[in-house]
Amino acid sequence: MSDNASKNIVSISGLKQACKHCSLHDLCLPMGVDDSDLDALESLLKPRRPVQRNEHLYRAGDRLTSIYAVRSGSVKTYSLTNDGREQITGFHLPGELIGLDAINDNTHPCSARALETSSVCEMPFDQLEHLAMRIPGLQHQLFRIMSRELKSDEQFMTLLGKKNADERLASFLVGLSNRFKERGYSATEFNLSMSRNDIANYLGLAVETVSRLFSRLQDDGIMTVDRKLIHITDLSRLNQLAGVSCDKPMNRTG
Amino acid sequence: MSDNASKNIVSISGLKQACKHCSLHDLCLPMGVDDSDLDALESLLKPRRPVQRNEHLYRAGDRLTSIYAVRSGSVKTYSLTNDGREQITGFHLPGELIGLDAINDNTHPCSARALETSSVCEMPFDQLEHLAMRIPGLQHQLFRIMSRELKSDEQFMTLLGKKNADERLASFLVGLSNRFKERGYSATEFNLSMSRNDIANYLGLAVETVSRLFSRLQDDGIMTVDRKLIHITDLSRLNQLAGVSCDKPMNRTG
DNA sequence: CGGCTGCTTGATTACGCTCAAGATTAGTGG
DNA sequence: CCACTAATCTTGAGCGTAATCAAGCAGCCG
Repeated sequence: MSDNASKNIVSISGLKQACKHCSLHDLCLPMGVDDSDLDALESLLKPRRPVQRNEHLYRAGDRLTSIYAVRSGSVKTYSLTNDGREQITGFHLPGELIGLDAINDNTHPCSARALETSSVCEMPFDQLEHLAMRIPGLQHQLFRIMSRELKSDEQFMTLLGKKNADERLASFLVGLSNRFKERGYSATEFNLSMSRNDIANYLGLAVETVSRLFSRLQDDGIMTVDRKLIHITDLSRLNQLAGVSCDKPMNRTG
Repeated sequence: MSDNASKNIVSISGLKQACKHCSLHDLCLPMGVDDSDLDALESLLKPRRPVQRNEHLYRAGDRLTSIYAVRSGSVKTYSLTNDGREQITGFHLPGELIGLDAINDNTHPCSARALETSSVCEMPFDQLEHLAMRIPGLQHQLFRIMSRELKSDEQFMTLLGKKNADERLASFLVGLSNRFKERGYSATEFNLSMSRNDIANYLGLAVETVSRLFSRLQDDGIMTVDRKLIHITDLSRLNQLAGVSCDKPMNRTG
């Protein structure tokens, strides 16, 4: 098989990304980058890679080589406490970048593993940084994405520091709802790709508490819960319970 | 008074910064930037400005114009919960940058106010970003600083999500101790510039709890506390209590 | 079908919050 | 400089929320 032929296979199999035509364009790194510059960005992408459920993208302690954009599916990032327990630091949906916390000392402080079969775009960070020197829109977008993450981390601190269990779960669900909506999915009906355990871990609660809260939300007629499938029937009341969303800047209605 | 004369006054009064000779060089933005490029960085700095205790650098909702580096003193950043209570998102010591969370939508999500008489270096962000296009070391250092903040936010999530009251306060004090040490101050004797209330707020605890914990740390012979003055007499035991520091990557001894 | 993991529900406990009062410090003005 | 007030901090008592412990249930896969 010639080199050309093998290149074609990569192309035919659809593994070569085209940011230009990606539906996540406006949520992801290319946002704000001129179309004329997108070719350069695409050229540094490694062939897209399917990731199996529970497979790691990287582990805490690994050297930073690439950062990743989730393209489909979902990914959780987590670190370990000194006594060996897991602390989940985020759930990541399509269009979101992961690994940026590793730039500081070139080492991943967290592990990242897929919650379900997923697909990610891998970008070698040194090349990306190099390219950002040439493309103003790309540098700015990187700053923006990191800044947004800082902001949502701050909101999450408020969740953990000030909210009670009910408000935490409500905030979490409202946040997911908003993020699904942004991605063109239903804001009121969606599947949770993470376990109750993961949710509890993330929100700083016990599994039992989360389970009880789901039951109560259902009893109160705010949503129906069928295993992983959530159907929010009274989003405004959920919003009210949440106080304010944890993941997204909310319309100042509260 | 001629223009020249007024310029001299600025110079004479020492308000014009020289990153090159600043003792915070290695902790702050200039780190990793070539000496030859420092002039350009210095040239965009606004004249250094003293900030009085309780004075705001900016308020939540303000448009982003500049980011700030703390030069002396200390600054707290905070946002308001939807029911009007304050949530402190960070305490900032000399060499630390604040305002980076505003890049995303050009608006400060948090307010920043001085905890004591302080001094800050103000950098117009658009000019800084522009300069970062020309100076690779500057772009990289900005990425690094934001990345480091992401990482410490993640560690803080673990503090709020997994640690009990004792561990939170111990982690907080160990974190401060490490940061003072980095800045050339004593790691075991320092003044808290923030109130008990601020500490409690930041750590997601009640003031009364923090007060009781300080008393207990003293009773246990780990430190002496005289109002704001802390003297750590058994740092290793404090480290042990903390589990792991919240602000700094720790030596893997715990 | 059996074993396993994940989820739910109940009973009890405990950690930290709230309420309350007093003590110490800081700030202000005569 | 001291008196007065306000703010901050400390300590105690009681309570409430969510954790822990325990058991049973449901879904999943070999």
